[in-house]
Amino acid sequence: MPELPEVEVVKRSLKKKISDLIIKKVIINTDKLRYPLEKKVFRKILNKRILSIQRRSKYLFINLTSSLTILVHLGMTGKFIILDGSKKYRTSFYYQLNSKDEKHNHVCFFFNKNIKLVYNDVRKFGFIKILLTENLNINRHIKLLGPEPLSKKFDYKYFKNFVNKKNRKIKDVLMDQKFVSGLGNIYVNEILFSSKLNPNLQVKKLSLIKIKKILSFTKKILKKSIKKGGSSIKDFYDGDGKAGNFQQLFNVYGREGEKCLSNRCYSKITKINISNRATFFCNTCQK
DNA sequence: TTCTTTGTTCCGGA
DNA sequence: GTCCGGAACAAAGA
Repeated sequence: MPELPEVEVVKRSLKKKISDLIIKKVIINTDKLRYPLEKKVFRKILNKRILSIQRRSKYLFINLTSSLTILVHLGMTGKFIILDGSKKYRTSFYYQLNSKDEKHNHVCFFFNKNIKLVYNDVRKFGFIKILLTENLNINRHIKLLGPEPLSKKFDYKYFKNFVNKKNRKIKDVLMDQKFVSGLGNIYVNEILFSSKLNPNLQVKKLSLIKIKKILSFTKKILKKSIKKGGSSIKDFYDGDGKAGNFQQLFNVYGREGEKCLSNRCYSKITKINISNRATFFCNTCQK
């Protein structure tokens, strides 16, 4: 699932491949993703040039001339495929790609220089909206987002102040986009494992040391993941679907019943539900 | 047919 | 009014 690091990797590869291009044609193959796709609205972006591409949380902003922005959220399974002449690029390491997936190609942007950008999304939980750039910060998806986890704003003082007196579990709070934006279920599970903290811990009881651990592992894990995504992206050309040997290395996510990967720990990973999300942790290491 | 997946939103009880 | 937990919702594959 695309969380902050995956979206950052997608942003970087879009930046590299479609900056400065002009949108010449858009083909829409479905009525709606998460929200309706109106052909009338997409006509507004024709002949506009791509000025810049930004990421905020798990959202992408593709900023165009005439003060327009394409706002994209990849949902669970959204991905971009770039076709540059006969070459085909995926924008992230995260996905397998083969020919039967073509039925999920929902939107295709045609640029000058014979370059195409395809939005593919099996579950259709992602969305694409066309907005006025000046309205981005009042958009309902964007305006309530908490600080970026990699920013200086996400520090001890901010953390302590937010969790003060709250009766919530640490797992729930880290998933809360109003508290910190961009973390999803997978990374929160991994951050708590590295911090050796039980996902059920009440936030108001967290000591200074524990909060500092969470902060530092959050930043460390996100950075490492962005780096890995970025470094594996060069393997993805060629359209036969065999590209990408990247192995995901999760310590706990999806490993229920398997051995804990900590040194000399022989416990098995437990799966429980917190805030209606699958939660994986080691009962022995995470206290 | 039912269950699973996720981020977001909404609702009800305290 | 606020806080918090639980559930609904979207689509499709197993």
